[in-house]
Amino acid sequence: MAKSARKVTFEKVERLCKERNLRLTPIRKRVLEILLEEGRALGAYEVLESLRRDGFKHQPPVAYRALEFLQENGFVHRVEGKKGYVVCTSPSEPHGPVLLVCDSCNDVKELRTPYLNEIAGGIRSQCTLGSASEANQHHAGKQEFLVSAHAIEILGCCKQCSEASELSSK
Amino acid sequence: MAKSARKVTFEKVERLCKERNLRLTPIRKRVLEILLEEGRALGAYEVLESLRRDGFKHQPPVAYRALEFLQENGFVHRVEGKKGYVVCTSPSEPHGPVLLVCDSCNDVKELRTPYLNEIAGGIRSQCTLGSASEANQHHAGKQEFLVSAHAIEILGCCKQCSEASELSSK
DNA sequence: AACTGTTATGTTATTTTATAACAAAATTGA
DNA sequence: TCAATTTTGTTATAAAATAACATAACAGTT
Repeated sequence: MAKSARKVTFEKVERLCKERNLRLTPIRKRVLEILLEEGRALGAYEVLESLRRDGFKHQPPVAYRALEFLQENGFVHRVEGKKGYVVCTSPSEPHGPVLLVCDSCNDVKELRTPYLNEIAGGIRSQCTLGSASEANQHHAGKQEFLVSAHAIEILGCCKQCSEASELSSK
Repeated sequence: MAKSARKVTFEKVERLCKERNLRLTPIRKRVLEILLEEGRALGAYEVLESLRRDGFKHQPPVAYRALEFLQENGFVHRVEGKKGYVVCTSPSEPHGPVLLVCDSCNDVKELRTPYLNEIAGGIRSQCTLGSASEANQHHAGKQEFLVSAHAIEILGCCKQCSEASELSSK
């Protein structure tokens, strides 16, 4: 991710935290920075190492708690297939992610929201579902499954890695 | 899953293994049975416990290797969000899964193939991609990402659990 | 049947990922 | 300033996954 884009994202999260009265503490801020700087899916222990390089002797729960905060508030997505975390590219609108995950470099691209809604809508109609908030409300007989979240991860090879392997095979 | 459906699935896998010259050894067969009997996402260590209940003192790699075999050959799907495994309901056609995962009971329903193709096709066109097999071939400039697999997991609450919580709240 | 390369299993030990539990500190609101 | 809440520090442990290597079983060939 380009440096300017990082700055924009960072400031957007700061703004959203103010608006929502969330405490973007130094550790949480730093973890967000670390993820932004790296631009790919990072494991909790990789984040922890970065935190430690700042000179403190943080323990695992410190990293996990910061990541949990960022995830719960929609600022980062969990990348299940990589046991990692990546910064969300549209944190202002809550959504389940659709991620393109490169198997060779762990780079992650997030698909934009309109397409996401299309997929989610399709799934929703297919599953004959209510909304998440209806989960504990009256439950019509025809509904089979109440969706609360989704994780969509597309695995493959990003452009950079494709080109790199193409070059090396020449 | 109903008993008869389990039997059908089991025999289908046996047949596919014969056709493809795959060795469905006793351990692999037993792991498949365990997953079929349970009908929900099971972790590797849960599978291992079941194996041990058969009287042998198996070690973790035994379970992991059997699960790896079954997964590689498309007989089970990994459920990333649950760190578990579940039997595939259409093992004869290779595909990335679309799973409905119940958060409260770990029950998993797999969506049928036609819909899956629709989703996959949409993603594919959206991402401007080639097929997995092209990954190491000539790489046209417009392609941004080469898809090799996907994991689609829809989280929520299954009908049984919804009804149960509705009853208990009365 | 005996030989040989390959595949699968048995087993020990470790690594990696994640969380429980509780004390101390910082922050918020009254 | 006090009390309640939230966040951080820290120790310890749990849970999930794999590395590495020895042994055994199997498949194909002679």
